[in-house]
Order: sequence, then structure tokens, then C-alpha cells
Amino acid sequence: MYELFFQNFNKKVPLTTSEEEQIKRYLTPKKLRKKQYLLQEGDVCKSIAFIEKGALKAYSVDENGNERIIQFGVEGWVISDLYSFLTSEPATYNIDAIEDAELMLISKSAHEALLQHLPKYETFTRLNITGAYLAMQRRLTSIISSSLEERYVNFTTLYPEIVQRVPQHMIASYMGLTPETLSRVRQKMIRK
Amino acid sequence: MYELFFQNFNKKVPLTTSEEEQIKRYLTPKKLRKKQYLLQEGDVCKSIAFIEKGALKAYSVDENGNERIIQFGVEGWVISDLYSFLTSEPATYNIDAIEDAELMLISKSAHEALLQHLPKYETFTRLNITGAYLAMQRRLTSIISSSLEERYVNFTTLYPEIVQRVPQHMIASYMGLTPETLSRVRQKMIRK
DNA sequence: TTTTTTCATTGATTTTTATCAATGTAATTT
DNA sequence: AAATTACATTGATAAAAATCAATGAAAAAA
Repeated sequence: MYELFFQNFNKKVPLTTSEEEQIKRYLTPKKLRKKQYLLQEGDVCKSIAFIEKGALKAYSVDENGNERIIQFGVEGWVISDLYSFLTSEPATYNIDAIEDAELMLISKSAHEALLQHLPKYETFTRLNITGAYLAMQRRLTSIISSSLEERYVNFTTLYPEIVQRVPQHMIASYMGLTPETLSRVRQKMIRK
Repeated sequence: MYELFFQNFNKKVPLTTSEEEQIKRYLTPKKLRKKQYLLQEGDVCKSIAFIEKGALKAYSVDENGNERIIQFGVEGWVISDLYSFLTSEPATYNIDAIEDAELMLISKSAHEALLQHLPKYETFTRLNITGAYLAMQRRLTSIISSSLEERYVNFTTLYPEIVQRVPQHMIASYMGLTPETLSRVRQKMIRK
């Protein structure tokens, strides 16, 4: 149940068994069915979710009811509305399950307690956020300086498992495109 | 000379005078003239720069010699190619001074030593990267889900000092637009 | 000061992408 | 099993943004 979380943690910051036990007491497992919300716009984000299994998406909904996907998450990733989590302001987007999912939740109080008492947890957090920052930097650079085709190839090589598991129109949304446009980009690529 | 850096640090993590002295030994001041490079594509990024004074930009250059601006930095901000800094791989972009600038550099060895020996520095680093992550998240969300006009208004309200100090075509580049398009967006706004 | 260079704007045109509409298929629900 | 819904594709058209070209003003360099 906790396997992936600690595998991940140990890869970044090696832990003793007793440290693992200590951290376990702060984790809350949670299962989500497909389409079930982890977080709804307007609610305060009460926890960070580490994904043990399944796939989730973070997204906002525009005036016309269209979803704009901000972030995907699969096994081994962390998902949350970090701004809402840190400030306790209402979330500006939704998070739900694309597939049935199993999560390890870290509540705000757990997060703060771990930061206070376990320096390795702060290091883990720092490395996680650094990784997330670098990933987002790549995504942003790709958006402002590459063609659609390059961006799509980029995405598929970086996240092949997501391409397999997630419907195309969600990837289009993630890229800031309409589904029609992405479909045409793909057609052009196939012809080559 | 170190005022802004420590003002910033203390706002995030309060320091004792002796801790300040300790940290000072790891900092290297540096001045840059306008147009001078802090980092050139292909070189390894050897330090993180805290900006005491002036303005800088991080950018890549495409096949046609056009600059794509990835990031601006002014007083109180940090600028670097974090990926290159952390991995010691060649930088994929350039950083130079838009205005004469004064920086506080933290070398890789200084960074690592401070992380090891001063927990408050790790906290400072964590908070910095978290702030940068949230700022980039805002920027990304704005790009994939807002109109050009909204994005420009967004930028001007968020970073009015940059609008004052930096030529428009650089802001266009930062937004992933041509200067002509930004000029037209502005015209439309003025007419209202 | 004079000369260059940088910069912002505007117009005409082309290219790119979104929108609207329709279709067939696959997946899900009843 | 039948009906409904979700999904990807394609075509026609509209809207948005890029490109090419020219101009004048401001800033920087000579």
C-alpha cells in the first residue's frame, strides 16, 4: 500500500525503518473511483496526494463548461492545488480521477509536523517541488517556442504512459488546443 | 550591498546576526553592465544569482536569431538556469543584463555547503522554489486558458515594474507573441 | 551634433488555429 | 441487446496571429 511512496522517498532521501514508521503515522490512504473528485473548485485543498495507483487530472471549467486541463498525475506523482493547500484559500480548480485510483494523503497538519520534526521530509519536499518546477519549466518553454507538432512529439516522448491511458481530447486541452486541432496535427505526422 | 538579500531571507526565515555572517562568507557579489552575460548557452551554470539591483533576462535564441524570453528578473528575484546548475549539464539558454545590475552569487559548492550545515538555508531554498513554482503555474494557466488581452492585463497588474523598465518587444517574446501582435492587443485595449 | 540603431506602430497578406457541423465507431449505461 | 454517450475524425468557414514591409520617433553611439 505504501510501497511506491517510500520507494520514491528513499530514492530521494534514504530513510531508516523507524523513520518510515514515523512517517506512516502521518499518511492517510484513500481510494477514488473513476470520475470521483479529490478536490472541487471553491473548496480548500486540505491535502497533498501521492498517487500509488491510477490516473488523475487537475482542471478548471470555463464559461462554456469546457475543461482546461492543468496537470495530469499517474503512479509516483504528486497532485494537489498547492496554492490553495499553502494559503488555505479556495481552490481555483478541480481534481478528479480519470481511472480508479489509490492515494496517500498528507494533510496540512501532517505536512507541517513532518517539516518541523523530520529534516529529511523537508529535503524530500524541496526535491519534489524542484522536480515539479523543472518539469513545468520544460512545458512552458515548449509552449512558447515550439510548433504544435514539436510540442506533441515532446509530450508523447516525455509521457508515453499518459498518451496510452488518457483520451486525446484531454491531451489537447492540456496543450491548450481544441481536439480538432490536435487530431489534425496527428494526421499530418502520420502522413510523413 | 547585501541588504536586499538578507531582507528577503529574514522575511522568509528569520536569522541571527551570526547566521547572517556565516552566510555572507558564501556569497560572491558581482556587477554586470547592460548587455553583459551572466550565463551563455552551452556553458554550465555555476551559480544562482540573487538580484540586488537592475534587471536581467533569461532567453534562448532560435534558428533565425530571434530571442525567446523565458524569464525576467529584477530586484529581489533569483535568476539562473536551475536545471544546468543542478545537473552540471550545459545551459540551454542565456542570461544577460537588461540594465546594469548588482548580484549576489551562490556557487554550487556554497549552495551545497549551506544546505548541509544550515537547516534554515534549506527552508529558504524550499520557500523560494515553491514561490517560483506557483508563479510559473500562474503563467502557464494564463497561457493555456486566457485571451491575449487577459494575459497582457494579467502581466501588467502582476509585474507593473517590468512593464515600466523593459521594452515591449521583450514582453511580447515572454508572452510567446510577435511584437506586432502585442502592439495590436494594446491598441484594442486603449480604444475601450 | 549627426548618424545609427532600437523600438513601436500600422497596413496588407498569409498562415495557423478555432469554431461549427456532421459522421462513424467504440464504450458505457440501461 | 438496445440505446445513449463519449470520442476521434473530416470538411467548410471564421477568427486569430504571424509574416512581410514600411514609417516615424526615440535612444544610443559616433
